[in-house]
Amino acid sequence: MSLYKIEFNDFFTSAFSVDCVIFGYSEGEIKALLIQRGMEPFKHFWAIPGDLVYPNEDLPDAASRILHELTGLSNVEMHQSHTFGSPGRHPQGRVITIAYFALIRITDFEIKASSWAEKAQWVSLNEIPALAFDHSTILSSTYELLKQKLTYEPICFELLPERFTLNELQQLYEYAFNTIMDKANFRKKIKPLHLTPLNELQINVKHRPAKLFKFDQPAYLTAVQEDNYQFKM
Amino acid sequence: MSLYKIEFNDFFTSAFSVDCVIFGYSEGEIKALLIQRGMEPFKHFWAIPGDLVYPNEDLPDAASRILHELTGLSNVEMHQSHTFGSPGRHPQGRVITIAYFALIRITDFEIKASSWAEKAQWVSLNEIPALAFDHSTILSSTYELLKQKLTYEPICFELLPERFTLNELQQLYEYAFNTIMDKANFRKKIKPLHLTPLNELQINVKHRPAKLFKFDQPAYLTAVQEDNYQFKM
DNA sequence: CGACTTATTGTAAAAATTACTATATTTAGT
DNA sequence: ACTAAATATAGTAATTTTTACAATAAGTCG
Repeated sequence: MSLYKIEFNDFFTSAFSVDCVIFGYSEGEIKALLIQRGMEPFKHFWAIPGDLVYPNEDLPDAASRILHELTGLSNVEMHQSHTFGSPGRHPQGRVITIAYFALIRITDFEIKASSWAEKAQWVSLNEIPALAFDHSTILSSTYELLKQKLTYEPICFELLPERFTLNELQQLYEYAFNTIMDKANFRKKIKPLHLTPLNELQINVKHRPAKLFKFDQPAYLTAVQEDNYQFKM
Repeated sequence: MSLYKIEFNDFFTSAFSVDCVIFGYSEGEIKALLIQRGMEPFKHFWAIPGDLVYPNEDLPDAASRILHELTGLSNVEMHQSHTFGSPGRHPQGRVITIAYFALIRITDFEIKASSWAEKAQWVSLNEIPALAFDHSTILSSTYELLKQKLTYEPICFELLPERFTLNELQQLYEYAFNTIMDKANFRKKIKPLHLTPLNELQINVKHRPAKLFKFDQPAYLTAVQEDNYQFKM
């Protein structure tokens, strides 16, 4: 601290931003939506989409606005992750950032870089380059949170296509937890999710096609209430 | 937003604070450490100990400093909870607050109000009065987080005295989850925690005294590693 | 058609959970 | 010192869940 007494107004010299960690899943891998910065600092670096929050703007509103401005995405429901506030994390001043995260179906949305984002694209978690600011830390700690949530909330369906095979579901878990699971036992474990079987089969596979299922969230939620059931993978 | 284009420096007009939600346990109840404010705004209101963060101060440092200034507590390891940032939450400007929380053994610390705190005292969660700012929301959402953590992390021992009976442990869970549990089965459930039995008994009870136990965290951690065990209450 | 591949179902052993029961140990009162 | 009351602690058997593995069904491809 300075040697002089700090006045009340001296505190009002900081800014804050939101960073939107958007996860998707395709080709058997979890991916994050990144942008390439077209602006200093860290110009041309890849980064998590994020920006400064207006002084009179609420945080969830800011997250939606900024995600839309940079990537074209809208109607994405985000949840708060963690807040990062090291004094040195932003080279141009004291900027605290609140990380938000969301899971979306990659194919349901069209990504379009705009505003000061030069590019916007999905990057596999195995291929993340060096990121701007402390975004590597933000991304990895938010991914840990995602994995935690996968164990006790049925949020995997936000990543999978609306209609999926049981094997696809299993592969998502195997990827996230880095394990292999027994097919038959996996199916018993997800019984309480009441997945609805459809009268449709996989196509374009060169073996017996699997049946497609969907997740009926409303039915699941009422079942949870009645049976006092707690999902646990 | 304003009709005029906002300049970069216009963003640097906000402040942020930390609020320290400290939980303790005594007389069979979980309690929170609150202060009475001796300063406007919300003068004389009860509040979670918290204050503005210096413009060049790291968040965990600020949390420790502020907790110490207001309540006399030091060496309390805090973890981040949630961030609250509605534009109207502070009457004197835009102030984002990052909530931190910790569990401590009430009897291990001496509470002493100082700085602008008129009083500092433990308040049972059943008897929380109206709080300053949005502190009621902060407290209840952080208590939810605590309950969540109690189910999958052995943090109950941070609340109990170092030496405790198995019944005391069970009563803490029964309080938090608002259930009653079977004594014999509870003991089986906590077997993997490897609680160390001591050669000491309860005193001043008017019935057969129970044996005292302690939690050997280092031994637990290595056992977790070796057995790949995941605690789950 | 027949070999091959994968989906799906089934089964039995093992482990964990649950609901009780039984026994032991101490305090307090007579 | 004995007894009743209260609580601690340990045990047991039925039930449920998990696990490992086997068997069958249903498509594709040549």
